[in-house]
Amino acid sequence: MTAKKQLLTETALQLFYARGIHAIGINEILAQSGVAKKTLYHHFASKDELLLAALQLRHERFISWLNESLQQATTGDAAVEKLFMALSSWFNSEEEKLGYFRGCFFINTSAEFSDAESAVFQRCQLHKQVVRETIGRYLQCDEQRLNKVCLLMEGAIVTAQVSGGADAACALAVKILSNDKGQG
Amino acid sequence: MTAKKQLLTETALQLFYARGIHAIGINEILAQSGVAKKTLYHHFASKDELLLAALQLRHERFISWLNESLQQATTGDAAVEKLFMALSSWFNSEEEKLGYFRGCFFINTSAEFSDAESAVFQRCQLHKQVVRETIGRYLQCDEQRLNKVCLLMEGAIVTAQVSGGADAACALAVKILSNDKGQG
DNA sequence: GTTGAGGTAGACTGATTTGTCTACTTGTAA
DNA sequence: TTACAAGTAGACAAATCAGTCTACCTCAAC
Repeated sequence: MTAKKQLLTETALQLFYARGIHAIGINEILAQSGVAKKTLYHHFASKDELLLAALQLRHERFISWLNESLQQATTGDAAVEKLFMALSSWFNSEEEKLGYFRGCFFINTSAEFSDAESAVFQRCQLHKQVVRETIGRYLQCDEQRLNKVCLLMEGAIVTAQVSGGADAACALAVKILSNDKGQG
Repeated sequence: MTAKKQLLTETALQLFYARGIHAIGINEILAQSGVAKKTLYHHFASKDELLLAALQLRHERFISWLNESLQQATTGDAAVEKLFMALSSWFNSEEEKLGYFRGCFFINTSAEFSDAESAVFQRCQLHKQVVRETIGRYLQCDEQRLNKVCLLMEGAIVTAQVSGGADAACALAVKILSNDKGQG
């Protein structure tokens, strides 16, 4: 991975996440990164390939951030607490690793690539699956409890993005999970 | 509202919802509807204005569908049950009024119009607010309970769109709300 | 120094983008 | 019949889209 390729991927991620995929042209990515067009097409076969690289970069960063946020939790309950504290911080754009909050990059991208057969959509699906597995490693609970946590997490992300009220949404999710604890 | 204007709005909604805003060009809407370009710009000042009309049409249909789905519920609990039954049916594309399920049109559109100042984004915000108020009218509960229901609804919509498992997500949401009932 | 490969620059192509223009048709009212 | 306005048609324009092309540069191996 050359420096230019990294720079292109980084710039693409920043612009795609900030303003969407179809709204960003190749030329804008090139102008901002200062790389030539031929160089981009030397490293990537198409805009979609560049997008896949950007998704991969974001995915690695997000999973890394998630692990860091949860790793000190010793009990499942503490992990839930830490998870939604971290999410709340992300929603308020206070997590340096994740940048300015603009919703979940993978949900946003799914909205633009609806075709379930497309590699881009499938990459978004895979991200959610790995996020679920990562959280599951810290929660030490059954599948149903894990599904509940993930359902509330997605709800919190979308609510924070569209309606605002990030802190309240996270606090509410924690409260729901607390009340639900030990239930069937 | 002339017939052509209605046809344009209808066609725009169909294409925008199916494939996203920036992925659909004006020309495709014109080709599919059989209307001339000048006619479009006679009725709408810009593509954004057409989009706003499409959002309005979808909003009216969605709220109407929501009222129909909930109107026979006599208790708050029954309303919750009915709500998630209806959502499940929507996710499975079995609600004729809402068409083939491709997530929430307003969440999807928000993903493409991040600028909080834009009229489009604000229209999406307003939709979520009215949906919340509409549900609140049937639930007869405090604000916190209503927020919980909405949080889980958003989670279910996104989960159904990206990860699949629509029925399970709705069933889980109902179960959570049942366990949570009467809690602080 | 020579050679060869990997990487880079930016003009160029053809398709497509949103939006404008002039000319035409249609319906209504005097 | 005449006059006028509302609505319509589709060619056209300027900008931008993704992607290609030739020419050049850099640097390591020998």
